[in-house]
Amino acid sequence: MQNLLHNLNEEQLAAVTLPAQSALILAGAGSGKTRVLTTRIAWLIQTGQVSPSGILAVTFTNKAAKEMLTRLSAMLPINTRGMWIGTFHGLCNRLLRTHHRDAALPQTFQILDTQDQLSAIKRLLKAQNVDDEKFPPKDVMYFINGAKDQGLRAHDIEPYNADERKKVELYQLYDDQCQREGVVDFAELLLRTYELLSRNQPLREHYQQRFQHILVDEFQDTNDLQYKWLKLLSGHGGQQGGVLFAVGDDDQSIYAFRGANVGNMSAFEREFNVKNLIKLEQNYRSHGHILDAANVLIANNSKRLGKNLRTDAGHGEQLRVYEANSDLSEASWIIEETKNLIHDGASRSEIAVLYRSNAQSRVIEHALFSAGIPYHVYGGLRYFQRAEVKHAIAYLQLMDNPHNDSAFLRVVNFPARGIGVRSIETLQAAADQYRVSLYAAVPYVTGKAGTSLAGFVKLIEGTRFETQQMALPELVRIVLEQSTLLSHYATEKEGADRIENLEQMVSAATQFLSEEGYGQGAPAHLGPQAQASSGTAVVNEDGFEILDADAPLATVMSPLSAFLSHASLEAGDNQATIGQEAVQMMTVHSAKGLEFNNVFITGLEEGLFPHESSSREHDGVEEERRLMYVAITRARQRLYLSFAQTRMLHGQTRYNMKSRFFEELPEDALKWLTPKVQQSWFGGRKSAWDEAPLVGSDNAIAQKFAAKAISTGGGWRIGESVAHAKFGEGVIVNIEGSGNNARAQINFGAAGMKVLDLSIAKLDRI
DNA sequence: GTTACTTGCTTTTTT
DNA sequence: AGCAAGTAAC
Repeated sequence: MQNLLHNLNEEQLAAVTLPAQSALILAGAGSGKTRVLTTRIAWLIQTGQVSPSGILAVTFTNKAAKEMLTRLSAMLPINTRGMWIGTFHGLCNRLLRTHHRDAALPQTFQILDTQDQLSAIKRLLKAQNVDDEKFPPKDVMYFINGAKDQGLRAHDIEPYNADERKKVELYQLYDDQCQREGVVDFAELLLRTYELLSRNQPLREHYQQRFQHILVDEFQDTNDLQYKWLKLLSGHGGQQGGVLFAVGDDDQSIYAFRGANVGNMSAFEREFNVKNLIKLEQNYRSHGHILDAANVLIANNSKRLGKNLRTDAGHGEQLRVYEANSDLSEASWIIEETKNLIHDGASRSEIAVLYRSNAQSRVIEHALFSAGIPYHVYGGLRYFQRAEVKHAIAYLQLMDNPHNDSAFLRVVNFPARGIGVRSIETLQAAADQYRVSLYAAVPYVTGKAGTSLAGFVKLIEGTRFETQQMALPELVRIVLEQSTLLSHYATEKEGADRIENLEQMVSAATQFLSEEGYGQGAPAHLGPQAQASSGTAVVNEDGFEILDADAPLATVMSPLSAFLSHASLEAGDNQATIGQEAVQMMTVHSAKGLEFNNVFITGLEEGLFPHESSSREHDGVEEERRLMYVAITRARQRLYLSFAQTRMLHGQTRYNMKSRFFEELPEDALKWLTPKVQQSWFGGRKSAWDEAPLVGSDNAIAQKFAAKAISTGGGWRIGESVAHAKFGEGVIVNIEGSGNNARAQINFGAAGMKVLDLSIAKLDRI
């Protein structure tokens, strides 16, 4: 016990040992948030206030859940495997498998990832003859997910115009389609569970009684539905239910774009009448200047619960600011500094290069590669998202549930077996007519198409029969062979990597079995009924028998179903990890939760960071500022900030002003490596081209541009404001050509972007 | 049915 | 620029 609470500071100790009442912990960056959360759980168990089964701990990512489990098993001598610690989606999956009948789902329901969902929607739009110009599949998907994230079904939405009415209609049809196919998307996992528990009183009461303590990580990232879900389970408004312990940081809320609602924090405080609000403001990560910068910057946001980080560490070094002429010279500067850091003994994995958007990584990657510095880029394609792996998964899905039309369509003609668009159309028509799945409609198709389709069905049936008694890894191997995926890729010239990935699936299956506590030899298809005795049957006072979703997943899911869930819910690691110690490259978003001794924040330019699209959204800039706050607080010792005057983006050269965030940082925390200039394109000092010589080593590009800009007829310059008789006022965005051929691209705001011939167009300077 | 070319898109990401 | 997806030609 003493051990457990040892080394906690006053605030942390207070949070860990709070009485059993709803509590909100405002945990700043680097303040020991995960530590508090896990110690709280350990303390509750160790003091006998609750048994491990009375705990429900929810996170957003698998990584966070794993981290919590690892730390917990280090603190307590208990088996954490049976504990309810997981992601919202993972926990819902567990509940729905157990209570699939009450939730009106087939036991083998499958989970659509985002890709699958989009293709399901495309299929629906086609079937409904919907103009996908007017209703782009992505928009329809956002609409549906947005509604689900708020806990709304199609019939809950009052459409305010014809377009929305159509979307609502499509939402309903989409849900029908999923139900027919026995599939659920990510948002559906949560919504379905929410509905299950709110409609089924005995079930709800059972879980409300069971979970005496509910702990939520990253509470600022919860969406409306997740908050409702938590309210329901904690029995908010009723006399029974658990205690909600929420940990979060409103300053690190960076997921509003996907439905997260920071407002849930104050709503929670109000609705749960929270008396225990504890702020963890002691930072154990960063040096003083870094923390000052973060504090001063975030103070510019208006909607805050209020929190200021402090540290006992000294000021440390100032933040180093570099202005580059171009994205290329920014990259070469990063290389130089990285080399210096490594030379001075820094470990490569303690150097992180952050950027706002993935498109920015390429130039830096290229530079690192040329310099021979090992690096690792986060955020690439994940293992289970690779095309060949998805194909194999689709075959496995058909083993378990042949009525999954998405899976069927993905592989019915892959590898090619002579089943083309025509055959599929015929099949689709039959399926519509008899209102069955594509698979079930195959017997209705006659002729040549019917023969090839029947051949495919035979392949699936045959493989299913053959693998009946096999263990999962073996089944995977047989499916890879029977599907002819392996032989197909063997004939492709670039197929070697793909084959390797496919073969890796067999070991992934083996590993999965041992991690999830399945017997290695258990038949992959074994139904849960065979093992039902190991589950906990509960009869409550009303005489309802409840199978608690308590026991290992093996009780409620066959190894195959479980493996497929795993593939959807945990897409696997980002690309093969480079063995060597490598420089870490990632977006600011994916850096959340990580920390490094040395951090570069690159591309600090208006339009990039803050991103231009943010100015259009409500509180968009505030979210960008929080993003910057997250970025700054990743650094322990040294922080570099950089921006470039010229940048190639999407095949166009862009000229950005330096980020407004520089003006919001405390001056004495900054050390300008290049002279600080009051740079401004619109008024104030003239453009940077006018200043020669330019700073830095690589100013050739800039000078070229400068020369070009001046040589163009009339001396028009990029960034200059102009007036046109017809289009009104605008800004020159780009100039191409020279002399009589010079043309300018001008942004006229409301009148749009125009390209005008400078020798013809009548423009006035403003 | 397959292949080669054109078009369009491009913020952030997890499940 | 670079990539995915859709379309036209083989």
